[in-house]
Amino acid sequence: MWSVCNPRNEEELKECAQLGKSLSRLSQPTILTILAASEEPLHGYVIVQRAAFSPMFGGNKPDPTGIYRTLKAMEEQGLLSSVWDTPKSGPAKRAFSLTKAGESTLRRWIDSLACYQATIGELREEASQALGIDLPPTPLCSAH
Amino acid sequence: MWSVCNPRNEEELKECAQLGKSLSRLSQPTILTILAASEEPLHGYVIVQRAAFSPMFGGNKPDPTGIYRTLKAMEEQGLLSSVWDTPKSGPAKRAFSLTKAGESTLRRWIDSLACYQATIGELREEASQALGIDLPPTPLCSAH
DNA sequence: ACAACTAGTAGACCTTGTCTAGTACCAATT
DNA sequence: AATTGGTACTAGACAAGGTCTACTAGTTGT
Repeated sequence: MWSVCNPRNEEELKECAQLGKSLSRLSQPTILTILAASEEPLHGYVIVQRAAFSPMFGGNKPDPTGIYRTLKAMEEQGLLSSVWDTPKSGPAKRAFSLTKAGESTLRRWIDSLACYQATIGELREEASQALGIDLPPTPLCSAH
Repeated sequence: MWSVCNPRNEEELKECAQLGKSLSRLSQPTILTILAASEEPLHGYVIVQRAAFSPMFGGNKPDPTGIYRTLKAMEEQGLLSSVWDTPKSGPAKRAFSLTKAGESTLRRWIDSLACYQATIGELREEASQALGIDLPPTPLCSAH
């Protein structure tokens, strides 16, 4: 589960859950960002580990199954390319790297994320207005 | 389809789609906001119509099936209550209104949305950094 | 020998949103 | 009188994305 709020206790988690859990569909840009930030190709396993420390996951390791599935889909879409790394010792592993298409997709994601931010901001404003609340200027978000 | 980007032409839509389409899981707060903003109970049909003009949908009417399903689920969770309105003439319709629980859930959503915003902002920053791009200060979002 | 870590796969499941389609009733047009 | 279009809601199937359990298989450290 995406723990955007980075809840510290069960109670908080439950609250978050009731709110609709959290964002989805952002593992793609997360993966693209991780790969873009890396000098060399990365194994799926490493991507999972680094993803845990991306803004999307508050230190919680995401489910590997989902990430591997996403990686596969992204490769099929041409955003990533991979090579099998079969060392003499150790298990076979796949090393992923960004393609040109992946890089330009990430570039577009940056604008898209700005849109998402704006949209969420507007929704937040409307919600506050509807409740007759002054928009809390300081987001009460412990994690950030 | 959530059209956060409010794309004006097929081309733009396609680009958006490649980016992962758009946010999900935000129909709950959208519905809560619409009901909170209304003086009187609203019919599902009207909620669908108003949702079209919420930030989440760029004027595009959302799929009614999904909204009705969400309304039902929210009622089961105690966030909404509804009464059947069976006028002498015209079809039976269900009128929804916020419960206390729904109101306080919306109140918590406001903080949660702030978290989402912050998270997306951080992801956007990291993506820009990874690509060695200066963060475009003006989000290129036509709709906003 | 055992546990823990690295690396990946398989299959079922749930939620959320989409698509097609249908019912039923009303008002206004043709 | 028949058709169109709007109101109001329902049903069923589907797909994408994320979750959960569980498994293989090699490596490293105790």
